[in-house]
Amino acid sequence: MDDKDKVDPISGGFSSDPTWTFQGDYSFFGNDVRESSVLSDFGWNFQPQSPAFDRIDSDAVGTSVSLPEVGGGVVANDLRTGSVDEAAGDVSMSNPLVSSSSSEDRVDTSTVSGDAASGGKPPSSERAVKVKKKGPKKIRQPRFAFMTKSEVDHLEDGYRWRKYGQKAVKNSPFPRSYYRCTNSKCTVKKRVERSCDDPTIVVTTYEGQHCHHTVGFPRGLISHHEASYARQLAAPPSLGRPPLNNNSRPQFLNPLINSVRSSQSIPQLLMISTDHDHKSSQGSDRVDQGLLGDMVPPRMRNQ
DNA sequence: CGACTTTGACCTGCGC
DNA sequence: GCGCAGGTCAAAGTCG
Repeated sequence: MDDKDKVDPISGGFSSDPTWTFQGDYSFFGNDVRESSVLSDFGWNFQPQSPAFDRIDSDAVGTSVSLPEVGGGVVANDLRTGSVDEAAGDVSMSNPLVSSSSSEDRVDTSTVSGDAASGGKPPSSERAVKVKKKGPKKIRQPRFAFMTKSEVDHLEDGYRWRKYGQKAVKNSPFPRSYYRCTNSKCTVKKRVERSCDDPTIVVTTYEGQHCHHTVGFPRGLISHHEASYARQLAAPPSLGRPPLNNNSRPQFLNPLINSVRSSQSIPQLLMISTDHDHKSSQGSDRVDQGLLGDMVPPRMRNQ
């Protein structure tokens, strides 16, 4: 596909902002580039026939992103596999409008004391006598990742984060940091690590969606970029997706948008990717890829 | 003193 | 069942 067809992922091609660079393939599935190009840019596609898709889309008003399939052979990610537990028969979304389970709910709350942020882990004094309960299978919230070229590990995104862990990553000289939103009612987490291939690239993975406003940015200030983006994330009705209403926007993009707004040294967005089926990604090279391997298909990384 | 970071220990899932 | 690696907890330390 020609480079001229590449579209700014935020503005849909209506901005000349040079700081946005999306690297990847582009395959459009709609005639109206303005309405569909972003979805295509990210390899997202719709599968209206999927019950899981219908459920997520209809329940999580204004929150769901398309469920990525191998559209145009670009990104083979799938939010469903990260958020749907077949055994439990539930769909996990953290939208405050939606009653849902979450990754924090993976432990049977009827048997565990402690706050939600503890993940149900008992106090250390109780660990030794902990009786292992067979709860429902772990449910992971929808995740998305983006790569930015930045000297700063932890990009300001308008939310406040508390670091709760750091781990060395196998085959990577750079540690992975774990952050949790400081809002006690918010279960959003993010992981940050540098690419071992290119240390200048920061890979940030968000899990869940904020149930509150940003700290630094009044909610009402929606730029034309976001408005444009929101329009683009609304699928053509012909594909079975209800359009986003005027007041909704893709919340999963807020951190990214805010990051760009607030960063003094503007990071360069390299790529966005949504969650995908881990089972399908556990190839032999997965171990070497860290968050990249977790979230970003190898094909796109080499763009 | 509260908020936040650091860091070792522990828990859990998965592959072999 | 075992070992490994990722993820999380929580006490201790740091900072404003």
